[in-house]
Amino acid sequence: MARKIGSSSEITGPRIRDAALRLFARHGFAAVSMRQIAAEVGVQAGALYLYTADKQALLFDLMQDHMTDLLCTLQALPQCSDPAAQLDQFARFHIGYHLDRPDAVFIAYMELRSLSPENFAAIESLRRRYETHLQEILSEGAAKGVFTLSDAKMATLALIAMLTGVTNWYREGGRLSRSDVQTLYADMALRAVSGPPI
Amino acid sequence: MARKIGSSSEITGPRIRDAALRLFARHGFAAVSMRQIAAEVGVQAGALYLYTADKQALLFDLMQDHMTDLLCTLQALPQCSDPAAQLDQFARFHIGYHLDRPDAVFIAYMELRSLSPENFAAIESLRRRYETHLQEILSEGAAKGVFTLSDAKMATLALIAMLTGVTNWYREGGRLSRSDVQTLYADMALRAVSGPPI
DNA sequence: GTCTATAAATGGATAGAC
DNA sequence: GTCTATCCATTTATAGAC
Repeated sequence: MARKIGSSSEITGPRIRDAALRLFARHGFAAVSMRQIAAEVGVQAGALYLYTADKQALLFDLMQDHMTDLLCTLQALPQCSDPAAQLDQFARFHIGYHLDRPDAVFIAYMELRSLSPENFAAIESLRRRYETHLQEILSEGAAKGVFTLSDAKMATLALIAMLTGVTNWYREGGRLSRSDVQTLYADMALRAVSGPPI
Repeated sequence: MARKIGSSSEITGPRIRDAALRLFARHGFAAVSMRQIAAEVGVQAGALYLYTADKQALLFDLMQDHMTDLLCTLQALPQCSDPAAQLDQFARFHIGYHLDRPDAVFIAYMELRSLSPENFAAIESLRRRYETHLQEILSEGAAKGVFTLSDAKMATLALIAMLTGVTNWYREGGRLSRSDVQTLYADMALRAVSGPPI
């Protein structure tokens, strides 16, 4: 591949995405201007349009890449057959992954309403695939008598909301280590779907 | 009180707040213009400034009134001494209250970042008082040996995140009744903090 | 109390020089 | 590939007529 003298195009693209991710997470998509993103990268606003069709495409690409990576990473986890171990693994994975990417996660949950209808449908589809993964763990566990569920779909959404909530308060270097938090949340999740029937 | 002929000022104020609440919840604070709010009410943009100092004050008032009402309603609940019954009551209250006011709740959680620093501090203070209420239920229950907690603060935030998550999916007239959902979530919450130590 | 009109600033996006 | 300059639409907020 030919060397491009005096060009930083191979690095400007990612830097734009990084800046947009951080600014969208901090202030919200609608509150961030293209000029702000450009200033953060150190280029002029016009230069952004060499890397993205428009502001909406920039948001969509960030969200789509996040969801795709989330699903790929999830599916690369080692398989196990014990439902309780599967739930424990999922809970630890979900928390670890989310704590590693607070900005991407925040945007994926907060900016769904900023997407165009077509883009929203695409992201929703990916999100549903992720939820289905947990729902299958819960349903299989219930079928085996390991879990106590009245409604697998509802329990899925309740657990994901609980696990995702960790991003609202966890700060590196705080009172609890990441591993502590993973253990405690995984334990609460397991308990929430265990025990005697209602 | 003197009758004001040809005036609808006593109803326009609330209508502005209602419209702002709905629009902010649907599209986000930054994405909604004063003109949109005015159009929804059926007045011109300039007329809004008879009822609010600016857009920021409109958001703050909505959030402050929501949090104040939430706290007042919570504190008006009948007292009981059994920790499990207290947690059950809190869970049912939280879900019922939140399902009754989806827009206000959504804004209170999503638009914290849209507040000025001073306004943010005020709302955060109210939110912390709400969380403390649940935390005290959990701590007292743990002290009495009814609950199993490694960390009361963390369990508080985990449970509130789980309970609040119901607003993301619950729709009136769906498969589950509101009472069903309250029962199932209250049960999951109770289980999550019960059982043998880790 | 509401309107029209407008000020003053900022938004997304594009054109063309370099 | 980036910059400067600019277009055009839209924003918040105010002034003054009615």
